[in-house]
Amino acid sequence: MTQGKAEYVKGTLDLLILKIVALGPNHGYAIAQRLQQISKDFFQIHQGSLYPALHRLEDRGWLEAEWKDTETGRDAKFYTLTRKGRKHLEAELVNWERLTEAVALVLRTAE
Amino acid sequence: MTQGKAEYVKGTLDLLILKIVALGPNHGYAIAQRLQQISKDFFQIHQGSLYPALHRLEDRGWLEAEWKDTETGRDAKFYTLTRKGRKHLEAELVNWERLTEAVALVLRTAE
DNA sequence: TACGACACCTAGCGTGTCGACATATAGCGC
DNA sequence: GCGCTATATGTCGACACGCTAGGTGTCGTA
Repeated sequence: MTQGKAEYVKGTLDLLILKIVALGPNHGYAIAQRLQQISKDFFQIHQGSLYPALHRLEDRGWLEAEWKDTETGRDAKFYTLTRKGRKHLEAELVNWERLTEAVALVLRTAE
Repeated sequence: MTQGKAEYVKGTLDLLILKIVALGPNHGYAIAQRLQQISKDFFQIHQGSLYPALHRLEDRGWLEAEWKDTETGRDAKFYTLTRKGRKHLEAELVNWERLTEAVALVLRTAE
């Protein structure tokens, strides 16, 4: 049944991560926190989804990683959006908009 | 890369099918056509997605199937929304709304 | 010293979508 | 009658994604 819990991401995870990183370089753990916070707890990204997604995005050349220290003095892998990643984000934004419009068209249909 | 072509349904297929059937009993082939037409060609449901989806929805008790003749005199399996299916559709509508709102929250974030 | 929060990671599983293929009938032009 | 297109249903294998469940290690605090 796709889940078993409550939160689904339905293929929007890449888009969301790219958007968060576009706000400024950040590390995985913090990205998940921001996502949860901004979405008012709707998105609760599990680590088993988060890290594979980040590696995926890096493999595709949309993110770049660099080890740095956090404010709290721990090692963390900071991700930055590449030029390619920014272009892809823009394309994904358009795609998402088109998708939601198309769905809205169907859902608004009465008869 | 999620696709390779152009159209993705991102887990909205069940919702869309249920909605179309809610407009009136219909058979698979026609459901796909209506979906394509209403969405102005955005959704082009492949047969390899359509029929498994219909069987899934039937298995879960959200749709009921019955063989009938179409207007053009061919045999076709007409699907009807069950009471359970209608409840599920309503729940899915709320879920979709919540999801899009949450995504919108993230995407609107500037800073 | 024990615990929770921080921060990273992987393996295995379920499931949904797609592409390709298979089947069959109705209606049309030739 | 023959071939073609549209209608109509279906299966199968590959693949990508997200989830569960496990693992490592550090820091701060009670």
